Amino acid sequence: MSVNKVILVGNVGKDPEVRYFENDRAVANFPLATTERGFTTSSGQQIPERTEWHNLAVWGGLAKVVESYVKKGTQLYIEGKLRTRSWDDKDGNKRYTTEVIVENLQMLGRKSDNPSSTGQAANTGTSAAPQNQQPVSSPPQQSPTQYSNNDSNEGSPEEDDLPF
Amino acid sequence: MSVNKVILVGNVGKDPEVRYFENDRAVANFPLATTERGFTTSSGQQIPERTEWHNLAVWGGLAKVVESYVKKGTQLYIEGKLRTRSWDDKDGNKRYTTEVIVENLQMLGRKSDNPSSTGQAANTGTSAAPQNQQPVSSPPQQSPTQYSNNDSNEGSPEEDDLPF
Amino acid sequence: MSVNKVILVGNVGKDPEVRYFENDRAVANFPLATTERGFTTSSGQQIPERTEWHNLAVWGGLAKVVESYVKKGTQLYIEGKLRTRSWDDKDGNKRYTTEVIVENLQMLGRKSDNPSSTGQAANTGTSAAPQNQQPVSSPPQQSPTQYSNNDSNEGSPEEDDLPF
Amino acid sequence: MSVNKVILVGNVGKDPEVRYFENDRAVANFPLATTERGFTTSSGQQIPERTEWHNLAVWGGLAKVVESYVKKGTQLYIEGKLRTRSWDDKDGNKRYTTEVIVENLQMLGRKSDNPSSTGQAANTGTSAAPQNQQPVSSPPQQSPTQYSNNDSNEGSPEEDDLPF
DNA sequence: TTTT
DNA sequence: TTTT
Repeated sequence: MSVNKVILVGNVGKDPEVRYFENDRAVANFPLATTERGFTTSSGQQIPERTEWHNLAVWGGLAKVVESYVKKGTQLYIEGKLRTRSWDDKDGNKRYTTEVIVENLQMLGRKSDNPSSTGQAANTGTSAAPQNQQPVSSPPQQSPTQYSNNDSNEGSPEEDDLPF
Repeated sequence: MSVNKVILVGNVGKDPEVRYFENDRAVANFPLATTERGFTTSSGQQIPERTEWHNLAVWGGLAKVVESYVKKGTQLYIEGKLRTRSWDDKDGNKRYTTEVIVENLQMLGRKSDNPSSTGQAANTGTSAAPQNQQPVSSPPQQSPTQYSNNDSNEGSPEEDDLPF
Repeated sequence: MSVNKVILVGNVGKDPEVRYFENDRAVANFPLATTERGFTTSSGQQIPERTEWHNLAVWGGLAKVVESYVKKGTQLYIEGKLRTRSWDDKDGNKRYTTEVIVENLQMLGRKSDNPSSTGQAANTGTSAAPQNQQPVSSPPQQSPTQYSNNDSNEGSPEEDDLPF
Repeated sequence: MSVNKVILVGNVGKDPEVRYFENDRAVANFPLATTERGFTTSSGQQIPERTEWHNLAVWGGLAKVVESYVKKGTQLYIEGKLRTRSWDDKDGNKRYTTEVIVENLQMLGRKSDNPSSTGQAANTGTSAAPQNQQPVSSPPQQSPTQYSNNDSNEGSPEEDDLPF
């Protein structure tokens, strides 16, 4: 009945904060920046570049990957869903925060950018690609840059356990 | 350098509010609900269904389409980007609101669901479909269910003109 | 290191064919049509509407959902990945077929469009929606319109068991 | 009425071939590899890593960007749509080829990976990010790594002019 | 082969 | 505030 999907490619704004809860459950929180290029409208107006900051929350096993490999400046591809939480501020006002609950995460860039990597060169394959057809290839190995949360119980429910 | 993309399928929570500005520029604002099904975790915990509400903002020509065809209850597919705006509340606190700036919108459901439609019958093409291959077809016309904002100056810049 | 994602909203071209294998493993295959509207280029050229046909393959539990609820004409949202298979034709030429392996599927449209539905009424929640903010809602039950394959062993491996 | 969307992150398999047509219209064609990690099923079966090759076609201004900046090994994010073309082979059989018509393309990786770049460091921002809120930032510079085709007459129509 |  |  519904789809709630976010796809971001951007740079991590600061080192993730990772917190652990009962049952070894973890969350990593960090900001991710996406930047839209500036441009000139048809009417000649100059629109400057604009950076958007997204609050990411990464649960479970993925949080540990984040703890080990993601830091300020890292370029990431993430897939997730939107979640808005509410809380009461010191003045008794209802406040809202929108986060992206990350469900899939990829570290981008060449091997040499990922300290975690073995430094091996980027895969390009060597299979012949006859006349614009799709060869079915079989390649080498890969370093730890792809991760996914499919527990389906990530992110939401236990959030109520959290000291937000 | 960046990707900031949101894809939602959900139901409109109330009739859109459309506002017009100088130069016939328009915005439509309305809430869209997405609902995640409840489930039972592997440890037997019951997780209830959860509805997420998204604030949508639709600019330009798309806003007029929204004005004409979208209303409370309409099922929509939308594609857009995240935008967080800040403002100062009555207590002088900085407040943040996250919206989805809609760039592409599709009305879902059968014709009979869209009051706008003429209820006209359908179908075309008679090409054979041999062994799981993809024939290339060639068809007729279409009614108003697909719309896209590619002005590239939608949504952001003139936001500063707005009485938010 | 990689993302391979397809998102389609379209109509089912014919009733799915479902095949069962050992261990009660199932696949459903069917074509899905997406249609791009025709338009007129800036130079005045008329570009007609164009329909694209996609070969979908749905594995596992999702295949059974397809068997029960999806038929010719059904409007679907699907998420999946691209897969190109090769085979040798009668003339000894290598042939390629590209399919979309479905990982998530949603039936679109109102209840009345889904014969599977119980036609039951709806709605919940009474939370106020102050000034464009996102309330957090709390809900009931759901009918069979959302399904997902997260076995992670869907689609690919056992394909080798198949009589393609 | 329809959505036909592909999102890929992968590595370019060989240097793009760029062809020019009348009116300075260009296409770039090249293969992109995406790789799924291998895994072990719950029943203990070892599923090896698998690489999928996608045929990309990039039209118009984007093709020139590709010509200048994309080469074998480049890591790309692309967004596009599926297109299946048919042709008759030497034995008189109808053959089908599925391509991804690219509509948006991003070069990934650090500046230093993009020969086009000025070698400047990756942006991370320095704005404070109070209590998990979304600061509205104001950013630095950007190099030529984001490009989009929104002519809406890209890719399809003039394809008929082509010597495929 | 769908749907508009 | 939607929808199932």
